[in-house]
Amino acid sequence: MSTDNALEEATEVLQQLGLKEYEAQCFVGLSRLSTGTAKQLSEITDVPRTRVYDAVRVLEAQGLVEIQHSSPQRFRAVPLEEATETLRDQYETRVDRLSNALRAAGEMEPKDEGPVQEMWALSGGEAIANRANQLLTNAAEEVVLVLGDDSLLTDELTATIGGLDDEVDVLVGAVSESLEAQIQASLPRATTFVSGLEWFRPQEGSGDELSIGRLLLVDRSNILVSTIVAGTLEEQAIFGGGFRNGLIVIARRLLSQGLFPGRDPREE
Amino acid sequence: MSTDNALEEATEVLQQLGLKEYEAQCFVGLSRLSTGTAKQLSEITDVPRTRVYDAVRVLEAQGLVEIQHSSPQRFRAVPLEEATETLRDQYETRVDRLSNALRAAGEMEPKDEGPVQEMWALSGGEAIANRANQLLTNAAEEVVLVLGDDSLLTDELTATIGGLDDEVDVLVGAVSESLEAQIQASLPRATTFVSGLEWFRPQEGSGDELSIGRLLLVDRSNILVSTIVAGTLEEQAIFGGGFRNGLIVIARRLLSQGLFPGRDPREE
DNA sequence: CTGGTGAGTCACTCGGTTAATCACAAAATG
DNA sequence: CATTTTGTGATTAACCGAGTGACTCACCAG
Repeated sequence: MSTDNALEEATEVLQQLGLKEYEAQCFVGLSRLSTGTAKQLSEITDVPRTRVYDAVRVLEAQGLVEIQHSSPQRFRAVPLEEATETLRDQYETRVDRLSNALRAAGEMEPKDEGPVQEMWALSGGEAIANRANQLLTNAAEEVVLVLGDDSLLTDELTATIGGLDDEVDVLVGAVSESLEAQIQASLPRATTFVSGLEWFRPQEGSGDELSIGRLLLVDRSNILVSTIVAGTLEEQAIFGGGFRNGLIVIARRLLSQGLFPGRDPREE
Repeated sequence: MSTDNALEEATEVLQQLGLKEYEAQCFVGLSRLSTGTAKQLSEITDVPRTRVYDAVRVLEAQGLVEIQHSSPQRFRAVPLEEATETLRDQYETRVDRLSNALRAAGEMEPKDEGPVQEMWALSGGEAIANRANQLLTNAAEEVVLVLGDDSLLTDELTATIGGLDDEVDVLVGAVSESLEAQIQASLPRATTFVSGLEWFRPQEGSGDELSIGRLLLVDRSNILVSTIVAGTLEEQAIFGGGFRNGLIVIARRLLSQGLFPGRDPREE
């Protein structure tokens, strides 16, 4: 990565972490300057000199920058580890406050649902991983998991599966033999196989190139399927529960026919 | 705390975590609703019904909300633990990216300073605690620390001091005897005392009521002093190094005269 | 077939915030 | 003392989010 790109990325990330553009640029500038004046900063960052002062003041108030009150003023960025630690503390504080506030708010009338079949959508790799994880921990009898990509075999995943009750059957499939080998190595308790199904590969011709990320079936009643668009890391998932859910029925059929003929799912 | 206040706080914190007002309100609303439609949401949150859709879509993209594509659409908030976990992952990812980008950017010419005496300013409890911590870990001979408030005696602080080399003399003072007792209990290696100095107490008459938070002197060459404004938790600190620094000279005099007459700092 | 209702999308206005520039006073420099 | 540098404040322009209303579509009742 070129230095320029690195600088851009740094300011961008800082903005995502809550800083304004000027503030982000000033922090990045100071991070590579050890110490600097408003003038120097405005030269290496395209922040107008007269605006440096405000930006730095805000940064100081957040504990990210130190100010030497001399003339001219000199500024210095807090060391990176200290800065990230400070930001982390901030995050933890906020999440705590959020938890407490939401707990204090309490629920409203559940407005209970009929036991209809429900399907839900969810986006983002981390969120999907978390959800998959949670479904796994609730497994009581059987887990069927098919992974479409090496990167989805995370430590967290193996830990969760490894920690399941011995009663639970674990079947893990992969799209390639190399991936199957990896899985076998990190999950000795699991029965592994190579998926014979074709639709884990990107569909030909169909405009956007989608491939299956994960397919998870827990206790034959909860399912999660995620897709990944070809180039990016964007992951989208749908999931749902209930025996009468159409997708689950389909999934069961697929699994029983295409994957391991010996193991028929219970008939409905 | 009243339910209303809790709701307000929750949306406020969520905004600090990067959500827009509508998004925050929708998430809070969904958190107490188990499941809800756009209409229900707009009734319990004051988000216009027609804007609920956008807000929820954004939330879904961030992995905080699940969408059921039916008619009418139903929304559901991800469980709190999952949500905070997702947010934490997001934070970690960003900090990583930031670290890498800054590392890749590298330093510029150090533009080295003369060995002048420098004083720096820094705000915010966490940032100051981190800085104090870092000063402490660099201690080679002597640490003098005076605490003006119970809340400043954190586990992190005791851990850091506890982990110092045995060579390092540790002297810790407190403004009250009860605090001294606490310190003695958690820091057996330290020599403790009750500060005889008056100015740790808020100054009478002087407009804003300031009190001293911490006073830290490391190896007689680095000093950090923080103040806390009366009611709030706002903490501000100045710190600096160098033997010739005026503040350090004053601090040494104060310490040698007011605190422990037997221990004179080395003459300058 | 028609009028009515609720769901969902889209286009637009208004107001506050932020980026950007300029004018000016205070301080430093030589 | 003259000139540059430093810092503050006011002002303008661009942008984004909050808030509102028009419109389409599907469904339902008459």
